[in-house]
Amino acid sequence: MRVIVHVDLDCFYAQVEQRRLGLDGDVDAVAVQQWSNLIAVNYVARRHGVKRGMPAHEAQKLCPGLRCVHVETIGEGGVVVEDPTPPAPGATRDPMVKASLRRYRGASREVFAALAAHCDLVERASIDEAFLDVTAQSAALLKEAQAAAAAAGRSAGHGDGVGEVHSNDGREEEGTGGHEDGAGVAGASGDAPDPDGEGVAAGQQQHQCKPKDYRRELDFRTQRHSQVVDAEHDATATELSQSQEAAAAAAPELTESARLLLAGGVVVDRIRRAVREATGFTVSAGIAANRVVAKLASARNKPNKQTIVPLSLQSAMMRSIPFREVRGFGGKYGSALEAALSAKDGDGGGADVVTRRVRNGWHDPKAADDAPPLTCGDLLDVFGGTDGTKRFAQRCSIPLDAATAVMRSVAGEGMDEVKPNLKPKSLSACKSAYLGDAAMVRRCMAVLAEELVERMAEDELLWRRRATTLVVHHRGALKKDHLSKWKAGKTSELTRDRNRQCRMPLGAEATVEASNSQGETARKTVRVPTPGQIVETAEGMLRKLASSGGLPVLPCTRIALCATDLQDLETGSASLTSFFQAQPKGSVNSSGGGTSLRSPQRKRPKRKRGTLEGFFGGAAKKPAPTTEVVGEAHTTIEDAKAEIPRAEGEGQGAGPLAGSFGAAVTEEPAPAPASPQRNEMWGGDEETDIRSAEREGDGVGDGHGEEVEEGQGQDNVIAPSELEDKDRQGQGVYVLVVEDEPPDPVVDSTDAEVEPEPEAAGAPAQAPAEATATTSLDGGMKACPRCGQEMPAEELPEHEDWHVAMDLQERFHPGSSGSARRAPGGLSGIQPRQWSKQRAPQSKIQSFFKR
DNA sequence: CATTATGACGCT
DNA sequence: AGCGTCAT
Repeated sequence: MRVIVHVDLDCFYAQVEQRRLGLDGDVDAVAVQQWSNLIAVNYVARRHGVKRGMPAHEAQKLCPGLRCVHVETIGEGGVVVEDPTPPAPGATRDPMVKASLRRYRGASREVFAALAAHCDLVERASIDEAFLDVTAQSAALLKEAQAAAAAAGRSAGHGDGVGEVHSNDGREEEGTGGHEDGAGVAGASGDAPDPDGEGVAAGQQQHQCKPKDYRRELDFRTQRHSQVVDAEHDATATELSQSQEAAAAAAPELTESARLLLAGGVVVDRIRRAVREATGFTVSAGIAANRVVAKLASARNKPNKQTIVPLSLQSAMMRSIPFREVRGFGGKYGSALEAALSAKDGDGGGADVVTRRVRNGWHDPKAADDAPPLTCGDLLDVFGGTDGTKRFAQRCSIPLDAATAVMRSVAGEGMDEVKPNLKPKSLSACKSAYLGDAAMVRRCMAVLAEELVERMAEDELLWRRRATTLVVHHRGALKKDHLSKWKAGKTSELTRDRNRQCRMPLGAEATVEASNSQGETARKTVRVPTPGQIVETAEGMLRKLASSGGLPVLPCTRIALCATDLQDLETGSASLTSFFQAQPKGSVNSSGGGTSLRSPQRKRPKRKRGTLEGFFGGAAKKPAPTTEVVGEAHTTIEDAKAEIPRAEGEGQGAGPLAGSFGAAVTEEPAPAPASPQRNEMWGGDEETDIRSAEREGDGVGDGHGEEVEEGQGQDNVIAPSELEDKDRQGQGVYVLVVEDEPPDPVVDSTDAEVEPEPEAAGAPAQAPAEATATTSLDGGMKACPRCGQEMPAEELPEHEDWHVAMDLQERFHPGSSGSARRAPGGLSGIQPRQWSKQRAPQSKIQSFFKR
């Protein structure tokens, strides 16, 4: 048997805001809002009836003291507002301003770093959920505890109390009332103050606990520790709640699996404390033999509690669970099955289910509201047995294997393993808004693209991988004059979601900065597309959509840009890689810093953000001491533009898009003006739209359209092989710049003579000139700017990687090497200055590309 | 612009 | 490759 844990952060976004704003989650009612609705509600607010999805002003009425915090927003030109004033109720929202969950992603990383530091097998399930497999640790702990108990038994004899822990005292005390479920017990004592540090001590000293103290221990545990779920088994539950080593080891009448799970409870308790200590966030957890049950268990007692489901109670718990609450059945599929089962016609099975439900007080299928829900137990009773699954399949008209899967699910038999993974599998930026013309679409996409690019850079820094596919999602809309129809509930083809994907455009190098708690700063270059390229490419996809779908692209209500197919870069210089990926105990997998790519000290409510602006454009400004991002982006932006292939019927010069983006990025104030023709091209809804234009028009058409896969289009995209190639170059790619130090002096001697590099296309042309020059001066040995150590120049980059790793580790795990307390913030702004070194450009490909 | 923003997956 | 579903 395995010990599987589902970890679930309590009202995560709300906790993040509480921490940031210094609010007390036990006292203050806090909610997080996105536009007019709440997307997270803390438990104080929930007590007042405030719920997720509720309009903020409605919530205010229910809970006058409610503090609603709006999520960050990002607008055109990289304008970030960290604490936006929520829109007035009913106000029209700016279609060029998107909500960003960045802050929570950063906080999430902190949590996962803490989890990973204590468990090898962590699977990210979502921004605030994870599955852990703690079998090994549990077994080890149990063994250890058993040995200790045995030793204690021999020496201390009976006075130890270990033997009494599992006596029946607790059973009698707890078994009386016939609680609804474990949560009831928890609730009863839920008001007890949090036993903090001493609580830990009390818990650890379990073996000293005499029966007298039993209740106190239990109370403590119901507050923070294990609860087992089923009321009928409360007696057992009480025993099991002795989730301490001694109890686990000493309870001879418990099965081995139960002891193992109890030990798992101890492990998880420690992990939860570690998370709390590292991040300040509380988490709830479910501990069981598989993920289905663990998931259900974690939801059972919240917040800040954990729930163990021993095998002996598993089936009882599953039986009591409403079918629709089982993962995967909450949607249409679940209701379809339910409906099929509830219909009285047809043969026996369904009728049996109906009968059962009626017996439970369910009468009218129409008035299903107050009816007791169909439980997993109902299903198991009727279809669980041999041959039952077959009837179930027939009854619901689903394949037998589907029916089998359903039955397994409701029986709580999911045996999927925990697949270790801390990384998200895709990055996306989206915005829902009514976009009536092409200019608006373009501007909106530029905002999305900027965010996406920043996140891609961040992702490469953290995980050393690059997205190779760009997906553009689009949701159509009815024209405004058809609004009434829409309101009338008319569904329309026009509102469908559609997507197109293509290779991710290859970008230019950019420098990402990380600073440690000493205020030292290190930077690394990554290669990401320019926002301009993304927008350009995405527009191509929309055109493809227009020409293939038979539906207009305009107007639309939603655009999403998604970076997928994240390819690992080869492990070139090992140090950073190992820092981020392989984990020595106690170190981190990811950097925390809720602020990821941004400067931590940015507190002002409104300002232009450094990132992309600094990234791609803007004249060199005076860099603020630590983080202010500046740059001579000119070379960069020029190069970036140059990289944009001249496809596109766009006449000469940069197309409207390139122009627009260039403008936004450089000094020009206003985003590009709309392009009227383009507007009509997409209009689609009027007769001749883009489709004809695209097809018949110039053969060139859209460089990113269907043709993108052949011919020159390809030179503009990242190929996995190129990734490896590049990365193998190691030093050539990554450069560390420690702030206040001269530009990285490293020169790769191979640079000049190396084979023509296939991916050279995107490299800025001149920027590195001076840097290279200075560096090339001194030949063989270099001194590390950080520690002064001398070494061959080629080794310096890796050596500095090591420094970065140490900085980051110190930053996020101050205990491990230094002293400072965890510093907020994380990786900060993207720095345009100081291009490390240029790749030797010129390859056949590039020349071909330049044409 | 009517859960919003983000994800993951399974079925073609 | 594109769509639909599910979840939070």
